[in-house]
Amino acid sequence: MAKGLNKVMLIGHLGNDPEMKVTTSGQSRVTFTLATNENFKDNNGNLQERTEWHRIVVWAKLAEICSQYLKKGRQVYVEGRLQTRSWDDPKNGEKRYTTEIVCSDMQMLGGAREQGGGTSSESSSQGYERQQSPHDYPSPPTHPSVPMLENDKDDLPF
Amino acid sequence: MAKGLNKVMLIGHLGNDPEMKVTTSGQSRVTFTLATNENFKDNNGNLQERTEWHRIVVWAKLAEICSQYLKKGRQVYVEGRLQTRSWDDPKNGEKRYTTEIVCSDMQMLGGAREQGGGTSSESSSQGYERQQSPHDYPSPPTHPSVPMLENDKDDLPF
Amino acid sequence: MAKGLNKVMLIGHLGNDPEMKVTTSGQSRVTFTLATNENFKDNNGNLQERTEWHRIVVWAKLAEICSQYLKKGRQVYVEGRLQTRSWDDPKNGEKRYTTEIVCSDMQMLGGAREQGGGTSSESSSQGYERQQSPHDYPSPPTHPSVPMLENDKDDLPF
Amino acid sequence: MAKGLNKVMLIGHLGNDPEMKVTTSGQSRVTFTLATNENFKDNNGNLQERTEWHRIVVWAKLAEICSQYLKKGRQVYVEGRLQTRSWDDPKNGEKRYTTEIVCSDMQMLGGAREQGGGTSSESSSQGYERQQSPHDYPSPPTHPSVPMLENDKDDLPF
DNA sequence: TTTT
DNA sequence: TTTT
Repeated sequence: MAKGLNKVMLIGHLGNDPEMKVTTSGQSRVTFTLATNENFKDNNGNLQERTEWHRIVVWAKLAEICSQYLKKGRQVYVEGRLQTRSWDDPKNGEKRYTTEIVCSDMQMLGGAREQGGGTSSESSSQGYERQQSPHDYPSPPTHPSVPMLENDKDDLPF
Repeated sequence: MAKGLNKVMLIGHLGNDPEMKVTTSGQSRVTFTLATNENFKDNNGNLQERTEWHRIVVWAKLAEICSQYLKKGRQVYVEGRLQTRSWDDPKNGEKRYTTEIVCSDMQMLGGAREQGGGTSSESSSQGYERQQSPHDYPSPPTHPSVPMLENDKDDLPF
Repeated sequence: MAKGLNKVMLIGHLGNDPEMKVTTSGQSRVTFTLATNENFKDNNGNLQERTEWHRIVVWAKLAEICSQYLKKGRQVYVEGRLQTRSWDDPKNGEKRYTTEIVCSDMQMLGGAREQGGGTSSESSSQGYERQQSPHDYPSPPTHPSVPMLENDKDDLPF
Repeated sequence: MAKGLNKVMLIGHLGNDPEMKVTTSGQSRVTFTLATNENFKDNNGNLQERTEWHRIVVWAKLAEICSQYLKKGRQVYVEGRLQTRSWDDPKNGEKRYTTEIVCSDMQMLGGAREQGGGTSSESSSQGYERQQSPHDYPSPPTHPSVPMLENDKDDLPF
């Protein structure tokens, strides 16, 4: 039973193919980034677009589904909870913080035909291997220097 | 018009009194931290409590309201959008990132009397007493003539 | 796996004590009504209050919890899905429709002490006092070294 | 300022083209039905699909947008609040109730190309006239015998 | 009455 | 880094 509410709901497009890892404890864990776009008026009344990037983490069976069916550019609905975890910067030992959305529900939006996602067999054949270049996301965890959590017992599914 | 969805909904308690600033452009801006508590079972099946801390930012008129009525310990509902902004670490010039919830709606929960919060006399004098007379409830279920479902197999839990 | 989204989130006060039934199939099922209050401006710009009544249905274990801890007047958060079911008016055999919220999550709000609700001694002894010490907040903003944004034009209200 | 929460969030497909009316007070008002689909396991553990139909009401500028861009089959995200309004059954004068979602935000999902929605000029050319056969929705309001609200001052935009 |  |  929860004693509060910690809920995030996003609709956006994947910025990269999902990256799957299996933790040392045998849990499937997928991460990807999600862009949400928003129009707003600036100080001069001109319409502007703002893009916000979110780091999504998915565990267990839902992780397998994400790995199998999602790819870069796909539009999805993601529901989850906010979680900020800390890690030590290996360069100087300082504490750093990263906020992620731990995903508990995911919906693929639009039809597969438009997503360029081909047949599901294709999708499933490219799940794990394709995600080698996450050198772009501004978040520490995807930098080579940032240790991923993998044994963190506090970071278990839910 | 938005082109995506970026929504956060929290129920928790303030970790500190709201801090008000007025920006150089004259905008009111309030920040506070919010703790959401959650119970979950650990690997051994034991019930654990997890507290997550969130950084809330509020602007304009809603900021004034937060500044005036909220204080440390108060339970609130906060709705907003996720925003990650970057800043340069003055120590070494490195880019750092902070994720905040930009609040667009706020509800004070519980009665003012329990919160120990400020000028609560008006609030407490009109709280929820008025809603206890649902003798005007418009739905059939309260009419004796409406059969309740009890065997409807389609209406199972979920 | 869901293929769409059907979500309702309410914060309001119970209009009556929960009514528990056990279905013929042995399932626990609780119903109650919930009032949500909203302020709005009418055509003349005067502030008005609108109360909306909702019919809540809860199943299984969560039903037992509702039955045990909730009572008329109590403030709660309810999450669920919309469901419209039909029934035959016994007077004339016409089809009628009732829309309910099938509750999948519930949070008691405010402290038990204010709610006048039952066995609240444990609850009140551990309520929200524990969350007032955010001295472990992991976020930069509480560190003196983190500059706040104040002039960022992109960070205007919304 | 609201004093509670009354929020509905749906992702589904339109069951019919939006129907536009202009109220006697000059307000634009659009209605359509939305189907949300859900998979669930029945008592025997078999995967079943459940479809829930929702009645959506949109006012003012957002109504115009819905009228112009949405059509039957289109996938959308709808956010709004629950509202149950009553009307008198003309056959026998009995009070009847209809629950609707008063929409405050709408997002078109998937690309227009997949929706078969053609160019926006086509869409806009068919907005108002095409919706003559709503004789299907199980809700009273669309039956010829059910008076639509049009002058109800309580049912103003928001 | 939608969609996959 | 996404999308329209």
